[in-house]
Amino acid sequence: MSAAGKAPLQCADCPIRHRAVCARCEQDELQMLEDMKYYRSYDPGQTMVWAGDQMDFVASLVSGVATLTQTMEDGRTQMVGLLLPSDFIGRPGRATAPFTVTAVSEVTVCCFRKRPFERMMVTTPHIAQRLLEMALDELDAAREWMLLLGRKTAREKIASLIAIIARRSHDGTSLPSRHQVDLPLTREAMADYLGLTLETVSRQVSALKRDGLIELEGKRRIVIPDFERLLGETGDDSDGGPLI
Amino acid sequence: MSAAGKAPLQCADCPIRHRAVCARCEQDELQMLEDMKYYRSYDPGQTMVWAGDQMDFVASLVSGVATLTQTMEDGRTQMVGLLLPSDFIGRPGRATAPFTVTAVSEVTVCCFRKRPFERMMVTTPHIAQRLLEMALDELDAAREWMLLLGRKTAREKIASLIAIIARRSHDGTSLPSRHQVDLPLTREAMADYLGLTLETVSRQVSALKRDGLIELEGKRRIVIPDFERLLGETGDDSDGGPLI
DNA sequence: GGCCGTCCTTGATCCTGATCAAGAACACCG
DNA sequence: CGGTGTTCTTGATCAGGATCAAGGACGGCC
Repeated sequence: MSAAGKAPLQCADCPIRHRAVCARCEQDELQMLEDMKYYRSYDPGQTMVWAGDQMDFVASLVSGVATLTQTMEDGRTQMVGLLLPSDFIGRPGRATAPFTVTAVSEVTVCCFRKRPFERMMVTTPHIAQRLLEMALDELDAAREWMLLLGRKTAREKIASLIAIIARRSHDGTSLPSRHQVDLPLTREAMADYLGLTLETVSRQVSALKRDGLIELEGKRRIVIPDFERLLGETGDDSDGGPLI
Repeated sequence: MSAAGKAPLQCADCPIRHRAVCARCEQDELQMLEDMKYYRSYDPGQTMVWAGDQMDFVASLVSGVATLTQTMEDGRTQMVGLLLPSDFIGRPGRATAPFTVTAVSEVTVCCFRKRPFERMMVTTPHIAQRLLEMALDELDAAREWMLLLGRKTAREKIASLIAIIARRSHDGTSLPSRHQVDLPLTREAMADYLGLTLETVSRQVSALKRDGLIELEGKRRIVIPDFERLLGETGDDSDGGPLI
């Protein structure tokens, strides 16, 4: 993690620019963030935060993939969010975590101690505005996902998930016509995200492969020969679906 | 929630206190809100905002019930939010509405012109903070709903919906042991909320009635003889579920 | 009152995805 | 290399909820 050039618009030595806090920060504000920050790492499968835990920090995901999940007493679980690098974790103004956060791969987060962060929010209004923007983005994504969970077929769900991961892993840039995607999720995690069982996920992935909509390289790497055609299977209108 | 002491903490002539904007406003700020506000009314079934519409206002629901819905080309629709009095509508900083808003009953909203409201947000930081809090509440509720949509059975979904409406219509106050709830939704709207068909909703409501968990007075009024027992059917742990 | 439209209920049947079960592919490791 | 554990695939069967269909309840209105 090398320090970036001069007067960087990012926390000094983070490899990514934290979307949440740095976009418009001045040098002295960046220094405040430096003073309250520290790094943590997690192994694949490790739970970073349990639902209900006291949280004395907020954080930004630097590298790796993590999930937000919710579990019923009898073990039924539903993933309610997928965290990729630059995503924000935690709630200023809330004492406890509402959902469980689990590392899917090797994960590094950049944490900010919560009290100082909250104090800084009061004096630095654009941070609250940026957090509001992010919360509204997440809210829109969650609501799009509600349509998927409530109304889409298994095939549409799988196609939507692959399309979303493809789009998110390219983060805004247009997709090459023949695109490779590294699925960060096991079949079981996909099932928990989509409200399906892992057997159904496996069957539908096989079906999409049989129909030539995707190709598999190993279990976790997917090649999308024709992205438009995959989008046609999602049930979404042409402009594409959510960006969870 | 009556006005605390002097200098009323609410917009001058609104019958409710807007959760979003007034909590900590001083007299001069309330005057600014007065200057940018106007009222609109809608009839039952009337669509207030279409997904994709340009929106030049934000608003607070004063009376009535409205829904936030999303529709696929083939007509499958999913409700993604239920708006009750004091709920906020619209997004500062966003040009267009992401979802369709429809009045379920007679609805009155108090609108604030968006540009002045956004300008006010810059100079009045606690407004952005309050909006952030509300967005986080909605986000939590949406994610709880994802668990319902993805993992609960039809019976659990119905029980959860009734429990939520019961809790929300009493807005925080504890429930009397034998509680009446006015269902503001048709069977079809309930189905769209729960990711079911209206026939399944009807069957499950009948089943809950048959099992003595609810009683019906007419089609739309429900009596809950034992709220705890109803909660036992929701699949949630004892502390109760979301508050959408 | 009688008619009509909307909303709701109930029944019969079908189908998608869940469940139960077995084995294959693969990585890791001694 | 073979053994072991995890992840994935595929098959057989089941069941919950969707779909198709008919009719009932209720309110509004002439």
